[in-house]
Amino acid sequence: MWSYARRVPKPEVDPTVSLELSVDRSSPVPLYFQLSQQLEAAIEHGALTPGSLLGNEIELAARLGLSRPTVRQAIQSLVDKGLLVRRRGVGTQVVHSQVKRPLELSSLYDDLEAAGQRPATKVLVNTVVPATAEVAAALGVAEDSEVHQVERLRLAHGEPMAYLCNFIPPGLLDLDTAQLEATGLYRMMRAVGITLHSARQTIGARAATLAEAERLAEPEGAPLLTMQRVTFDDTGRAVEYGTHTYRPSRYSFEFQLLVRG
Amino acid sequence: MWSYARRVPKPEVDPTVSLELSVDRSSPVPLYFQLSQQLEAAIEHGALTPGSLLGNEIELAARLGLSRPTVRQAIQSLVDKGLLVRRRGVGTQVVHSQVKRPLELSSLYDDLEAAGQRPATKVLVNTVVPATAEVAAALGVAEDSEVHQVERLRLAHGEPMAYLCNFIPPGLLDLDTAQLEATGLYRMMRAVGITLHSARQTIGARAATLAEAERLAEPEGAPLLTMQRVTFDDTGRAVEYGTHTYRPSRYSFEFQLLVRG
DNA sequence: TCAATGCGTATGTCCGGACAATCGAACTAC
DNA sequence: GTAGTTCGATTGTCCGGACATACGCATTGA
Repeated sequence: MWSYARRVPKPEVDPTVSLELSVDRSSPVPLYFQLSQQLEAAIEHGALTPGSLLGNEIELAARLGLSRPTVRQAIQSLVDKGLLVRRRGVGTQVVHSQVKRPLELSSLYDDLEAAGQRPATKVLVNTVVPATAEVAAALGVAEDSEVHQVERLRLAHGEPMAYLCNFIPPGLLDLDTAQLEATGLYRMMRAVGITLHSARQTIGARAATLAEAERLAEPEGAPLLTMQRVTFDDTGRAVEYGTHTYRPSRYSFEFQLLVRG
Repeated sequence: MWSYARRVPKPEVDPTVSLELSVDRSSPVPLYFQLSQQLEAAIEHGALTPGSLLGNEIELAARLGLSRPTVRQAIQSLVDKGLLVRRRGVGTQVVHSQVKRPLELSSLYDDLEAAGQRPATKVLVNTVVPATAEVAAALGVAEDSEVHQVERLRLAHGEPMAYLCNFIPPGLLDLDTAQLEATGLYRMMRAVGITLHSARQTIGARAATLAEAERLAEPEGAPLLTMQRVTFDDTGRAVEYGTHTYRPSRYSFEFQLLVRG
């Protein structure tokens, strides 16, 4: 029963690669981090080819004048990123690429900018409203208490791409309309010292209502991609609740998943 | 400019919680893993309430008769899962809940089963076909080379939920139709020793074609949720390419994201 | 009253070593 | 020739300690 899988992983193991590595002990940057960055750069740059062995940890540590735990910490961080695979009794090898980056807690603004498009934002609504039951539950505030509401239209190349409706608890952020149009909501949060921690997302689809269709320049009933998200900071507070709709012809969610080891 | 965010994180720090913890040194289960599981269970169970401090590592290590690195390894694994947050000079505290589980590389079958629904599968097609350019590129095989094709209909409560079309490289798996109907594709892969490593996914939406609509008992032109996925094992081989369509009224993607620290 | 300073505390980083578990390949025996 | 065994190589786990760094708080000073 094991024969199928056992037979195929051919011993196509590239020889161990010798690499120029060095660390700066006078730098405030942790040694393991310096090492992991150099290794990551070498992988990205192609100096470490997929499948190649990294050489055993003990010798690597000796070569760099580091201890084995430090080297292990560097390697482990890259394993967690999905760039390396460890095999007991064999060694550590570079994963056969295709790995770009795992799914991050990214904003649409960052996504678009990374794709080379300069996103434009049009703020439609920027006001304070009493929280509905749905919003209150998501943000963990009292019903009918005041929350900020922001509605935005995100454009690329002059075409509407997404309609974003967000609710933000009061007192967190100075929601300046000009700033909202110049950057993304997440950046504004990070800029005032909020440490984003996690988010709960739901991605679905539905037919566009008349109002939605008009906003996105689509016909009524057209399929829309929807996303709802509650974002939490590291203290556990909900810092944002959003309901977004995307034009599926212009945008889709693309990401990399890693199995949890 | 920092005032907004700085002022809000009130010192609502719950007192340190004392907990019954113990490890079994005769067990083959690693000590750090025993500890992390107990801590996770305590959080899940409510013994460790959100916001409560975990007590310093040194004392915890002493209390358990473990070394500090071992305790740190246990704690770190829970930090990586998003359950705990470390603060230098403060301590380690339980994240303010809402955290269920991060996005995993899960199959629809597992998702449904976890939701308490007993999924049913109907295999529509189970054959071998020459790879189209699209399939060949995704799986990294030669065009027109033979690949397995499996088309399945996934049902819950007798209603169709999703239509799954998958391509699998030859020689990997024994694609028994009965087995495909009894379990999921990922389980079959794991059962023959394939170690799943990562997947590249794209989630979008579109209007149903006539054929798609009929298969899913939807009207033509109805919005569908779509997902394409290429899955890789730890040797970097592509082991599966799939094109799935879901009924958005019956299924949506729901998951938790963590920021990469 | 408010800002600057110092101190205790907890995590962050790093070291050097030890033994166990596992994989692959060479070797041996049948 | 084939199956089983042994053995070297490499990572996995764990220990005990040391010093650095950052945060919160109390104290001090203007």
